[in-house]
Amino acid sequence: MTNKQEIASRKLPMECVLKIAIVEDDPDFRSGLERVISNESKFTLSGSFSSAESFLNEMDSISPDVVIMDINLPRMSGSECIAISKARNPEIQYIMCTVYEDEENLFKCFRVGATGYLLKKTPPAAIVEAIIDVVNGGSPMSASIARKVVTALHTGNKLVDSTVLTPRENEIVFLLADGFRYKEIANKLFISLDTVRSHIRHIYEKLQVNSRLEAINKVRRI
Amino acid sequence: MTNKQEIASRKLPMECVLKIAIVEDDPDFRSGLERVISNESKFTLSGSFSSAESFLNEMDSISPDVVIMDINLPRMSGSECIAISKARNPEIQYIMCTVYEDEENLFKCFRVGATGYLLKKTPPAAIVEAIIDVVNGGSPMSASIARKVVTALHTGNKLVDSTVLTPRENEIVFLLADGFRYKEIANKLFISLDTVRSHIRHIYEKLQVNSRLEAINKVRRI
DNA sequence: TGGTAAATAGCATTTTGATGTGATTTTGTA
DNA sequence: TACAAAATCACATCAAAATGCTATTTACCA
Repeated sequence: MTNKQEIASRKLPMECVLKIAIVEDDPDFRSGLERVISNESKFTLSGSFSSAESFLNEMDSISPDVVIMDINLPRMSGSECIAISKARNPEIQYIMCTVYEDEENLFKCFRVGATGYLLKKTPPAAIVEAIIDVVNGGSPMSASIARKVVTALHTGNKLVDSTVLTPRENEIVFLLADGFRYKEIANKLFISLDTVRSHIRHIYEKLQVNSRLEAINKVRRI
Repeated sequence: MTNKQEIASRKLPMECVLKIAIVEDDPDFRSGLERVISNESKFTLSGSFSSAESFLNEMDSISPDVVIMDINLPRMSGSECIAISKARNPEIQYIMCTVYEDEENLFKCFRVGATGYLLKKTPPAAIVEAIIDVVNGGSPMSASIARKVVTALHTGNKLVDSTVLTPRENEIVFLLADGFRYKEIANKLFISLDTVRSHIRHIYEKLQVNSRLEAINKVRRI
């Protein structure tokens, strides 16, 4: 929760005009964001991009303090973009602004280093608050997002949707996630290598993936 | 972040007067909380306790909607209390209200099923907001708490020692963790397949592993 | 009782990954 | 300037994973 009083009491230093960048491919939404940022005297809009690549090209020269980032961008996704840019400059703070509420996107973004996560329905005033929150050491999240994060901490690192995979398949996914080879899994479960393959084939079909890592990422919450 | 507009738009049903309970051993702070709750027309103070045990004795009869819970209670801690009461009635929502900001307490509370986590310096108005946030599907947290949670999600995936791998190697590890094939990584980074292999070879040497999953598991905490 | 899902297994093929042994270019810095 | 580290690329090889097709035995259930 962004505790407004708390924020108000921690004033930003006078000299600090925050440099904000936007990465958003929808022209309407982007121009809306631009207006919100430009209207705030404590913000400077230092860049507005319609793709991850164009942001990555410019990020070193504009060096923004905070970036408002969409997830669904052409070619390279927002989370991939953060993964790359965070490695290059970990000082920059990223606030996701997206329609996606699913756990996969959510945790992927936080894993790669996003600090905030807002849904696109967030009103302008709250976006401004979120930016201030981030530079003051907070992590602004839409209410439902915060709940998902907390719920994940509660339910832990367990498999999602245990109805999708059979008990045996779940077992094998755990072993896959631990990095065991097919051969090792076969030995552990006292079944043949081909049976392991067969199970994994079914798992991939059900999860609509075609590699071990994709399967794990579908199934691992945090 | 508690998105105020969002909350305002999701009105509570008319018939819903929330039953609130307080578990707090400091008499001054408890009476302060009692006043805050009682002053709100949409809340009913259905119980105020100075120990976990007394709350556990009464919880079934008063069946509160939301409980404001201290951590540092005599004998039984707030987190232990939640662990017990959650098993008995998972419907009840718990908001921690404490001076503790350390990760151990923080994650323990969320693990046992607390939904919100406020610091004691939180002003009354924000406490009222937090209660409404919780029943509307949010997870109110003080700004610094939210940041700690998000940072844990992030550093859970961070390199054990960021000096070990070069920026480029870091980039590639992230992409490996996302499940991209070498070919895809090469395309994304505009380098050749053999260069990707070369980087991964170095990464494996540095991390002392010999598969993608081992490398990822070395690098991911949560 | 007939059908369906799960668990088991085999065989063949193609793709991807891991590893060895080189080399060149760039960049930062002692 | 010369050295070291980082980033780039090539070729080769073997191991492992992914995929396609097929088949048998349980076990449950409508």
